[in-house]
Amino acid sequence: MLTDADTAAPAVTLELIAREAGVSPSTVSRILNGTAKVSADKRLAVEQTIARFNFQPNAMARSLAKGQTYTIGVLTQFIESPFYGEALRGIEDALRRTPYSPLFVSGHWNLAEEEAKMRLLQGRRVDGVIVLTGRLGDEQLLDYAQRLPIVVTGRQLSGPRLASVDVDDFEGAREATRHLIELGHTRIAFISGPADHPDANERLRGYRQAHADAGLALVPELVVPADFMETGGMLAIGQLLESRQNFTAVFAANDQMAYGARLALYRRNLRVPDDISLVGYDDLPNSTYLMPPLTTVRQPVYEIGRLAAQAMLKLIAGESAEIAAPPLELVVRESTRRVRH
Amino acid sequence: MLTDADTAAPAVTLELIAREAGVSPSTVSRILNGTAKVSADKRLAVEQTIARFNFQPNAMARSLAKGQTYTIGVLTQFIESPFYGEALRGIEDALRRTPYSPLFVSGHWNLAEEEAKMRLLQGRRVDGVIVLTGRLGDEQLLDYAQRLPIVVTGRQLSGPRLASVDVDDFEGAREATRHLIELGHTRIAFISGPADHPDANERLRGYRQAHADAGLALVPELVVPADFMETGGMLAIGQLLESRQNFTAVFAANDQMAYGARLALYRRNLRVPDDISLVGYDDLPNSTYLMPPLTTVRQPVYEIGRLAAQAMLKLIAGESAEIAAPPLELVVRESTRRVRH
DNA sequence: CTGTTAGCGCGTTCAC
DNA sequence: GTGAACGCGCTAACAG
Repeated sequence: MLTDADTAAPAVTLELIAREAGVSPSTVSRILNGTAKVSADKRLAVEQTIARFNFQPNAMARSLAKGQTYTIGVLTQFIESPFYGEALRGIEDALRRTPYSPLFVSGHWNLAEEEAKMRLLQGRRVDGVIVLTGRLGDEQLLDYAQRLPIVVTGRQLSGPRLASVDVDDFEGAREATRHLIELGHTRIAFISGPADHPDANERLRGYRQAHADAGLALVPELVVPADFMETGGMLAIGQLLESRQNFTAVFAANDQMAYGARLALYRRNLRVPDDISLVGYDDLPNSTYLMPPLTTVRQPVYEIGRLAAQAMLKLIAGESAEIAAPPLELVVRESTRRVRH
Repeated sequence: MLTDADTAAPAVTLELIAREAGVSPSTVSRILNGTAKVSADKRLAVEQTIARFNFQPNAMARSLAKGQTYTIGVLTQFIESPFYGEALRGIEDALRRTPYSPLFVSGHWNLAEEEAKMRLLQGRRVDGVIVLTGRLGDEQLLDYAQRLPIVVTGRQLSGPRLASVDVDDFEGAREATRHLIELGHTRIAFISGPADHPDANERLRGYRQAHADAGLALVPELVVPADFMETGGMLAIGQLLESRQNFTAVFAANDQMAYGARLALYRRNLRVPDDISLVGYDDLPNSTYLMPPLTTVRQPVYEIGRLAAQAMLKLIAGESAEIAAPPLELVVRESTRRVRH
């Protein structure tokens, strides 16, 4: 049986460093944390042996002792999501040059899984958690906030140790629809998101409101439900066409569905924007490169991530935090044009 | 002096649970870990009070005591990357239902930053780290592997506590180029990646080899360097057109550049595939929805992530691990066609 | 300025 | 089966 004796790497610890440098552990700790003044010579000796052993303090032990982990949990929905990915980047950027680092976990739009992940984060004693939308209830969030700072996106909620950022999807969808109406479109199809998704409903409301604003009648058959995915967008176009309702424009409740719709239209030999104008929602990085470049509503996701992280830092510091909702913006590119008569 | 008495949330710990349940801390621990048999009644009492207090053991303390953190560091390049995102998903999936969870950090293709992140992971005492390509040197990796298990992608390397997965980019690029040649193309432009990127060079080699295989002359002006980004692809098309060299096909060293190239071609009124055939590399999720759907070389990134995580689990268990490179696959869609005479 | 002492919340011997 | 005692590596409070 092989023993560890051969490779006997005697776990380089703070105590080892102290011994080697001829000082006490406290002194090493003080140097590491800048907690107190230390004479130049001892500091030098310590720093040298730290370098010599390539010592890196054990974050677990430090956390245990300090009651703080310097990690911020981030509950996203899909780690590979092009949409939330931008928010993660914003969070990373905001945390750079702070002692905190993010711990990303995915909830997959599944309540049970989100709860499990919150439990995991709780076990890891994160100093706070940023919840990127998802299905956790308001009361649950309020409850979590009793024990640690929470920042949540995609809804409005506030309280002690709780901040939120939300964008006005109703207004965004209304503006996108208005854009189409101003171009002369009167029969505008809407590809909707899942009915149990909060954002989806707000966008549908905006679509309807824009019609009301313009005194335009709503055609129920022109509103088709889908799932926020590309394939859903494809299917929706098929359904729309089969309904034999005329329409000159399509507003998809998110860009991914717009991508699918775009392809389905192409398959039916319908040109965009010559035959059909197409509008998306989100402005994913790829939308600039769609053919033609997609007109869409830009969600400032990166900015939201950044603001959420900054707010979290304030909450952790014991301050209160309000986050001003960054504005949505209609980005008019080339997938929309004036309706042909 | 004011005490915490008012808000006195007396930190629910294992000891608290033990006291409330009328047993010793050891017993609670045993139940938590299934370390030993415990009488049914005590077990019940403990489980109830755990539920009552919603107790979640402190992972830091546990790690300290056990010398294991049950977390696997994952060094990716950009957390928001659509390419590596698939690998992250594969890792998540492979780790589900194991006691391990991933800790994602980004290196941004920057050696210094990757080193800093490795240091961070070391401080967090992760049980192993999966390195998704990046710029760390082979010797560095071998060195890290002296202290903890390492799995690295994008290169071939092995040793104790070290495993790697790599795909054969040379072969992939060769096959893609051959596909074009078989369609009758003889003047094929190549949009290359950064010269200091290992994958980029392999793909260039494959492009060249395919020409040699077919006895086709290489036209130096037809190879233009870019940066693996969409804008690089756009710029490259501009440069190609200005060179006044004829070409009937474009092979972009990755899909992102193919997207940019697609748009640039559209701007110049060049049709794909009627005027120009276009091939990418990677098969990003979006490539199915490009107009027209992009012919590309599918990289099994999700699978790579999964295999990497599984290998890591074996390494942690003290076993050795070999990872069979999953095969690349040319996905022929609609952006390529037989050359017109 | 610096060393000593006492935990932080767990897992783990070792006795009972 | 079960409890008491010790230690994981570090920070903090207390003396000097």
